Amino acid sequence: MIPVDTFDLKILSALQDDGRLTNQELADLAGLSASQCSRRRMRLEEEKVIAGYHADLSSEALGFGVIAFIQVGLATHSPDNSKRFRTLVNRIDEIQEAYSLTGDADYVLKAVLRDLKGLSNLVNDVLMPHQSVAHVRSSIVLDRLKESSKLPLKDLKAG
Amino acid sequence: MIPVDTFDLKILSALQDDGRLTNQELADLAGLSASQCSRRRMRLEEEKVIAGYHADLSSEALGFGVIAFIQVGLATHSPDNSKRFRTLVNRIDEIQEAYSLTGDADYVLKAVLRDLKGLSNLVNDVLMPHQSVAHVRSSIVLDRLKESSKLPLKDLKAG
DNA sequence: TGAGACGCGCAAGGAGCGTGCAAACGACAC
DNA sequence: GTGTCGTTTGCACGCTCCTTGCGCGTCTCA
Repeated sequence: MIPVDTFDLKILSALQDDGRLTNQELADLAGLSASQCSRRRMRLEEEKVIAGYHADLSSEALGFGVIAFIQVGLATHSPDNSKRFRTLVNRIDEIQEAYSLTGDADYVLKAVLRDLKGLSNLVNDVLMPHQSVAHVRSSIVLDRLKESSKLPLKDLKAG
Repeated sequence: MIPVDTFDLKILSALQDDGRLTNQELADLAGLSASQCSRRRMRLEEEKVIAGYHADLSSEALGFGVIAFIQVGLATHSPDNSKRFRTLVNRIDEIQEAYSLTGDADYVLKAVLRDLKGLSNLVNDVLMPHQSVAHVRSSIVLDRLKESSKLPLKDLKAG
């Protein structure tokens, strides 16, 4: 865990909201000079506290109409089989997130697709037939209440 | 759905990977001049195809050790009760994503927490006692295979 | 008390940004 | 074929923004 003070937290929080903030804008928000913000930002990038910057694209504007959560059970739990499944998941760009979980299913995937045909294709033609997979259950997202990847920095005390 | 050509797709794809790319770098990647990339980027921002830019922070480096998926069933399905629940969800920064789904549960939440105590607090002291909530089941993430919010732009034909 | 380390703001040189402008291109009508 | 209009492009220029060097103030510890 990397030491981070109140200034860093302000900078991180601001960049989480707007990743293209100017050093001067950052300076105004954090109560520092622009040069100092530049230096701190560079340090946070080098330490990989800031992992990267990404544009957030509108799925609606680009015609991705379906989001689905897919629960997957593996055929066997051998290391080889897990590895096969992970390779498969990595290859599929429609899968944005993939986790192994405690509880019923072995894995949960979150996928973004143009339409239900795309989901059907993913589930029935790609996942189901794969040798590593035993069963699949998908749930379609009806409504998005919230969708971000912001960390709750306010939970942090400056260290 | 907004018209987007091959140049736009290259720009969007590049900015999805690195949101702080320079117009000149964008120009090299897309095969255009820097000024033209600037103009196109501004257009895409105005049209809200680009919804924003965000720094991606390392949860490990910042000491967030627990990710959990929480399935929630509402007490009743009245509009009032849904609204109460949505307000609750919006207030809680630890909840990054929240969706209503087809299938068993009414809602799925994804939460990021410092430790299991934080999860226990969220589930037992915040969600469970809330009047809108009937039952809660949480699954802890054991492993992250993939975690991004990149759209599969290669699925798109330039229009 | 003094020396070293650290973090700060300022200033300057260089890089990047966006607007104006004229040329190139494509579509369409005649 | 040819003329016209609208769109898109690259280039140039003025302006903003970025980063690095420098000197100053503060804190720590011997």
